[in-house]
Amino acid sequence: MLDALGDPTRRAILTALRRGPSSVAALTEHVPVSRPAISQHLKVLGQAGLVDHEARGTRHIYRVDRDGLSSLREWLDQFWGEALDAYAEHVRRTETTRGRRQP
Amino acid sequence: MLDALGDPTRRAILTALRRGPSSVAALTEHVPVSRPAISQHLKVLGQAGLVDHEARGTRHIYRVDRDGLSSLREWLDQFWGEALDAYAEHVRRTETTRGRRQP
DNA sequence: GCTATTGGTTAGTGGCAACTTACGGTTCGT
DNA sequence: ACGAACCGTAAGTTGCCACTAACCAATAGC
Repeated sequence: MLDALGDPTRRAILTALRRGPSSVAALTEHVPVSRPAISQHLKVLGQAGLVDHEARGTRHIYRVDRDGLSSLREWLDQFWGEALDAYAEHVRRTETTRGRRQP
Repeated sequence: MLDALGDPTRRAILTALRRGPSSVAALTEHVPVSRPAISQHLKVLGQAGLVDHEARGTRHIYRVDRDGLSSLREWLDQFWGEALDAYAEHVRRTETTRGRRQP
């Protein structure tokens, strides 16, 4: 999932999709790469659960998948929480043993 | 910043640092790459504002930078909010013109 | 002062992934 | 039915980045 966000082009695609659902052809006007490249990136983003797509005739409409963003936020919150706890624990241990070192 | 999180090894380093501050040598026991590789990744993570370091004699103690995680969360929240708004707007427009298509 | 430990830097290489070109398939319009 | 539009996939190339090996600097300990 974070691998998908690691590529600047994919972030540009997501940024373009942030303004609302869009077809592949419409995305080419906002992202400076060829259409096949965009298709490949959309495939990666889809496998990562960050975008969803729906066929509308020959048009394929892509949109941001809110569940993907949600789980990304959960991951970040969990990481954030554990890091904070570990840091507090570290501070507590350091404070306890502070007297042993010379001030 | 998200480029820094795109690499699995860097995420492994962050995961190891999540348990508390650590020296470079200690990190090599949790991340299966050579020490120079870890140094390079730590440099990237530092430039991204995700880790902070402090020299303690010859030991260099690295830890997770909470400000970096904070700004990452802000970015995600902003993206999340705009995506939600755009989606709501899209739904509103679609609802308004729904009667034109055949049911 | 000498050696060992710790860690950052450089040079060089290999592999992967992002990109383009070319092609095939499906649907809309006439 | 035929051409056009829209899109995905396959094949091939190129550039970048993650990694290792070798080297250098700084501090701790004797």
